[in-house]
Formats: sequence, structure tokens, C-alpha cells
Amino acid sequence: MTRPGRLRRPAAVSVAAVRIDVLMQTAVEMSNALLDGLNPQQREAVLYRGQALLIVAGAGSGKTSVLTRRIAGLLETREAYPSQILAITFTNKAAAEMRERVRALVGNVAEGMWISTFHSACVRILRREAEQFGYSRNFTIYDSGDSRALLKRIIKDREADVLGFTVSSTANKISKLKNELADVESYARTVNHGDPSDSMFLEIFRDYSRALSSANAFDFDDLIAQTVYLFRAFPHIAAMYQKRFRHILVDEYQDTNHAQYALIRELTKEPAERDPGLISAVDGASLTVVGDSDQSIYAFRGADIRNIVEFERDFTGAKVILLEQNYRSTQNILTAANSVIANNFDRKDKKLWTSVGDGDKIVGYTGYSGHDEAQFVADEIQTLHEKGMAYKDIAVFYRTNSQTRALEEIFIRSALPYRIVGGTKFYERAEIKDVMAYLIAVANPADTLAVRRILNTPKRGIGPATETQLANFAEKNQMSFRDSLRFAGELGLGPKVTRAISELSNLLDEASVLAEPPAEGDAASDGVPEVLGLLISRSGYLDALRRSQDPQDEARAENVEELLSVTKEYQRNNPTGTLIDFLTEVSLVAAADELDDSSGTVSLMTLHTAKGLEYDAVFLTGIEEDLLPHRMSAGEPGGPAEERRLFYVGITRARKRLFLSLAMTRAQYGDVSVAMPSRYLQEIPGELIDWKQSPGMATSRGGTQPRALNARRDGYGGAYSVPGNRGGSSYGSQGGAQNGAQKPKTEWSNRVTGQMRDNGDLVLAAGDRIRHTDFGDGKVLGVTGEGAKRIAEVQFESAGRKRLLIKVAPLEKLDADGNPVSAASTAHDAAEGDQTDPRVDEFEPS
DNA sequence: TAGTGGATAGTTTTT
DNA sequence: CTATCCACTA
Repeated sequence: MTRPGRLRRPAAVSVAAVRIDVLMQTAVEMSNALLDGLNPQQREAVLYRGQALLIVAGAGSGKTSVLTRRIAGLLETREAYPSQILAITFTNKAAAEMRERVRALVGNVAEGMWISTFHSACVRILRREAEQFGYSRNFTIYDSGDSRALLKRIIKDREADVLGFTVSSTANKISKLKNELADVESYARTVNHGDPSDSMFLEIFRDYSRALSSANAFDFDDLIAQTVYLFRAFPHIAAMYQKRFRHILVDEYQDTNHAQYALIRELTKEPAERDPGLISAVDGASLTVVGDSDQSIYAFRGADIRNIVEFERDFTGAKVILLEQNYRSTQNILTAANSVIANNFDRKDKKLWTSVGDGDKIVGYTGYSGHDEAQFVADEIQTLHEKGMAYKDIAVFYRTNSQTRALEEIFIRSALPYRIVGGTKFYERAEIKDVMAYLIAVANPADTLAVRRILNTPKRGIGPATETQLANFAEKNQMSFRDSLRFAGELGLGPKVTRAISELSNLLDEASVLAEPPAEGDAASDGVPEVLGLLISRSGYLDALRRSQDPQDEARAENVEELLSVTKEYQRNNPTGTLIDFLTEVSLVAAADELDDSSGTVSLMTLHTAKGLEYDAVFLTGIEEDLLPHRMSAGEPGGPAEERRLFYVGITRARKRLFLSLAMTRAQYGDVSVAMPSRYLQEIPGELIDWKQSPGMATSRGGTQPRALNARRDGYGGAYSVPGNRGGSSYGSQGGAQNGAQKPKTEWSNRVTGQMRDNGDLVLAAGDRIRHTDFGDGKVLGVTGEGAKRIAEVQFESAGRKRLLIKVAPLEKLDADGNPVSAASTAHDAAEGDQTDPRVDEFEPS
């Protein structure tokens, strides 16, 4: 498909003429394919043409649809070439989805568009222009872990810890400054030099910036800020991009920070007149932003809600379109969401509505403990699944990552397939970071942090003393730390150490030869996997893991091999991708990017990660004071309001079913504390919630009438205290099990990730009687599955029917008299000792 | 230099 | 509770 010549630049005059002409055809051409099924507001959002457009898109109002059709429309009417479009999304996954949907609408024309996250777009620009400002294009990207490692060294070197500097506080402060586009010089001007703590921070900030630039590296925040600096310092470079991108679209605009805002401003500026061929000035690019201030949940990270609130004032003549009709959820869910968010003052009133009807009621549940709550979630999921809902359409959300423990444990026992999205990410594991450091040392030898990391990993007898000597040598001779390795012989070290250093240095050299991109015309190399393979085998890293006695190292070795297959997969998909390209991609993956829709598992994630996703059934867990309005948010201005938005985001992820759960007591840091229902629960109209067990019921176990939660705040205040045992710390230290008769549960083995209980040899058949630690006695109805995945379906006398993964469930087989068959035959007793003492069932009314 | 054991400190959300 | 740090010993 060739493009019409008439659209070609340079004369802007003629472009303007064409635009009108195109616009007239637009409505006609687009009405068929692209406007189908849109409501009037959506249609307007697709069709509007002007310099600035704000689409205020409530949750589930079809904004992705609008955005993709808007882009497709620009392409279809030939108002823009693909290369003139820049679309910014929040995650790579969203970017991929958007590209896919545009492709579905207009075909392969979509190829040349830039659809990416802020960070990827900036990396792309920075790599292209790096040489202009003292970096080289193979710079590496420091993730927050790398930044912290660097700061740790600096704080230690400066002995700043005695002044109360911690890594995390310093990292946060630097990040904040960078998000405000402050650099060392500008910050220095505002500093009170009389204050020792102030000037110390300045020194740290300066050291940190120097270290980054001498390592030829950027941290996350730099990627944005440095791009802005680049544009400001080099107007001709800015002009290039300003002329190139004619249409800029930004999704999730409410979560942009100041630096990102400034970047958008730079990109939409009228290009400075530089091009002699141009008769008159080119307009600034047209800007479309989509967002919802009610879903702003990243203020803690510098997101500035004013960017969207003041958009109209900011871009004069901006058009605002409001999308309120929701295509995702039932009315009950929306009413709950509306009533919660209405409690945030200073917001523009906006009410989501739908035409699909009320739907099911929201289900509420109050557990006695976090594990009870988790059991409720697992049971409900099982029921949903039996009624035909696929696991992949179900999600469980929580506020903090630590809440996954109880959920995971119960899910494993219940044989529920689940997946944790985010959390400790694959690429954050120590062994992966080690191996990545090898790759970085090859791709960017200036990155001293990476070189230091691998220097003695695996152990080669190079200790801190040797490392310091190398560093001194490097400094004295004005060379990089990497290069100092080449001169190991001149340091007068022992022969063993000298040889170890030289071998490492040679290995890196060899690898970098291998990493060279293939010469012009050569068949594509399979460079990245080859380089990685060489590094992990010759360095001895993989062997060291395999030889290790530590059982966890086996899993680590597997992870390293997994990374090797990741590189192979990467190279298959990107035959011309270089090592640096691979490293970039890895640095910029977000939690939600790991989601795989076809996985067939329940998804567990934090509320933050959940933004932008949707599921048929959603479980919001831990709706408690100090957890949902999180304790840490109380002090911050705007904190509680942001927490409410977080709750709102969670509610609006649900299509059909919404479950709200909480616990009366929650185990945290080893001891148990009392939890109160979240204030936000009362903001939902009582008639929308069907309490299976309300906070009122949960205290008075005997089964009184459900007490409406929403009735009165003080209604449950006093009822919440846990009987007995408020005495404090003696609790955990006594080893717990004998306290089992008391209500709050004692403790559970939290060994989910480590070795599990293992009933591997336990044979069960239909008709057998068993005793379960939590559910009491029951009868086996049937056994399905093979080997380690054998699942028993058990009818318990009082706890109902459950599915249990035999291998790991805390159960014993009983003989005809109701006694455990034999302690020895069930492996877990012998293996685990005190953790598995049978306890009184915490869930049962006693 | 490596490995161990005891003490201690930190506990929100993440591109 | 857990992860990390530090000091001490082999």
C-alpha cells in the first residue's frame, strides 16, 4: 500500500489544506468500521481533531477502544503516517495490546508507530542521542536494587549512616528530586550549607550522580529526566522529534509525574525554526491524554494529579470529553464504587453507570484470621470454578505483598492453580542479577557496579582487600575498574588470585568478541544465548550452584537455565537484537507484563498491579484499618484519599462478581494483632453486600443474626477485642500449639516456599477416613490426579466438602477406631516436628 | 579468604 | 518473623 504523495512534507501550508480535505472525508470513511458500536461520547473522542484533547475515562468506559480507534482513524484517513504517532502506555503489556488492536483494525500499516511506555520511549531516544552528551549508546539501566546497592556503598564510604541516613530514605529523596527535574547543581543552590545533614545529602547526591555517569548508566528516573535535559540543551534534536511526532497520545495521564509532564510539553512544542526548506513554522503535535483522577494511585512515587486536573488551564483551547458509561461491571459493583469514591472531596463528580443490570450482590466475609479469610477465598473460587468460571478469569487482590503468605498456603493445600503477579520478580533474584551482571560487564565495561558484583561470584578467592587494591590501581592510573583487571600481574598479589583475575578478564574479553553484532550481510547471529552460555559455564557459576550442598541452589541453577532459555526465546523473536537490546528489555519489564492470559491460573496481585486489568470475579482481601487505609498513609497529606482510590480501583476491576473479605486478627511479623474493619466498608450501601459472615457475626460465634456492618461505627468497635491473651509477647515465644484451645490461632509454618510437608507416600482411596488439622475428621469421596498432584475430595463432618492436594495437606489417615493409622507412615510428622502438631481447629465453633 | 553464628534492624504501594 | 550485617574462627 503506497502512501499518497500529496501528504509528503515539506510545505506546511499545503498540509493545512490537506487536513481540512481529509477531515471532511473522515466522518464518512470512519463511520463504518471504526465507529461501530460506540456511544456518542466515545464517537466524539475518536473523531475530534484539535491541538489538545482530554478524555476523562471512568473505569471500564472503553477507553482502550477509543484510543485504538482514534489511532486507527488517523492512519486510515491518511492524516498521519504510522511513524508520526507516539502512544504512551503504562506497561509494556498495555502497549502490546494496543498495537495488536490497532493492527486488527488497519492491518500491518501499524508497524512504524511508537507505542511504548515512557521509559522505553526515552531509552530509545537516549540511545540514539547518547553521544551528544557524554554517554555512549551502550549505557546500562540501573533498577532500584542497583541504585540502592550503589547508595549503600556511598553512604558507607561517607559514614553518613551516623547522621541517620538510610539507603531507602536517600533513594526516595533522590528519586523525588529527579522527578521534579532537579539535578545536583540546581539542588545545591537551595541547600542550607550550615546544616550538616543537608550538605551531607548533597555530597551523597553528587557522588551518586558521578558514579552513575562514570558507569555509563542511568537509573529509572534519569531515563525521563535526562531526555528532558537533552531536549532543552539541544533544540535541534528536540526539533527533530517535535516534527516527527504529529500525534501524541498518553494513557493513564493521572499517573504522570512532573518530569513526564515536562517531556510531553517538550514534545508538543512548536519546533524551533531550523529547517531552511520549511516555509513556515510547523504546529506543535496534537496531544490526546486519557485518564481518570479517581484512579490516581501513584502519588507516593511522584505522580502529580494536577497534571490532569489542570489540563484545561494548561493547554488552552483543550477539549474535554467525559466517558461515564461503563461496559465492564454490573450496576451493583458500580454503585458500590461510586459511593466509595464520592467520599473524596475536591473531585469532579462523575458517576459510572451501565445498562447491563444489577447483577449479583457483593459477597462479604469476615474471617477469624488471615488463614480463615484465605480459606473462604479458596472455597469461593472452587465454587465459581465448579459453576464454570475459568481460573484465569478470577483474581485476588491485596494491599501488601506480605498478605500472599496465607493465601498461598491455603491455595497450595486446596490444589488451586494460582499465580502471583509481581512480588519478587524473576529478574530480581540474586542468581539472575549475578548472571545479568556478567552480561552487563560485557556490554558496558564502564559499569563498575556490575564488574564488582561478579568479581568474586562464584567464589574465586578474590576478597575485599584485593578489590580495594584493584580500585586504587584503577584510580591511580586513570582507568576503569574493568581495565584494572588486565593488570593483575602488576599488583604483587598471590599467584592464585592473580590467575583468577586474569581468567575472569580474559573471559569477559572473549565474550565481548562473541557479542559483536554480525558483520553486514552475515546471517543473523544467535549472539545473546551464546554469550550467556559461555559466561555461565566458563565462569564456573552454574557448576558452583549445581555442586552446592544448599538445596535452594538447585532451584537457583534452574533459574539460571531458565534465563538461558529466555535469551534464546528473545533471539528467536528479535533476530537482530543485540546484547544491549536484551538488557534494556529486561530492565523495563513491569509486574503486569508477566501476566499470561492463557495461563489457566488464578491471579494474585497487589491493588497497584491490578490497575488497568479486569476479571470476571475479583476478591479484595484484607479490607481492614491499617491495611487498606494503610498505616503508613495516615500521616501523609492526601494519604487516606489515595487509599480510597486504591479501593475504588480494586472494586472497578470486577466484571460480574465482587468479594470483599477481611479478618479479625492478622498475623504480622510473628505475632498476632487485632484488626478492625476498614472505614471504607461503611461507605458501601449495606443492601449491596450479602455478608456470609459479617464483622458482627464473627465475634459472637454462636450464630446470631447478621449484624449490618454499615449500621453504626461504634456498633462493632468494642466487639472486636479478642478473648484472652492480650497480654502480649509471651504468646509467640511459647511455641503456641498448646494454646490451641484459644480463639486466635497461634502460628503456621510459613514454609510455603521452602520445603513443604510431604505426604508423598500416603495412599488414600474413596471411603477412607482422615483427620485434617484445620477441618477435623472427614471421609474421602474420591481421589483424582497422578503422583504428586493427587487430589482427594473429602467430605468433612463439619467443614463441608473440600479438595485437598494430598501431598501437602496437613492430614492423617484414620483407622476404624478413629485413631491415626501410624505416625511413621505419614512422612510429615517425622520431617517437620513441632509445626505440625494437631491443633484445635481455629475455624470451628468450639 | 571463607564460612559460620549471633545480633540487629526493618517492615507500602513500583515504572 | 526474616533478611542482612558484622565479627570471629578455621
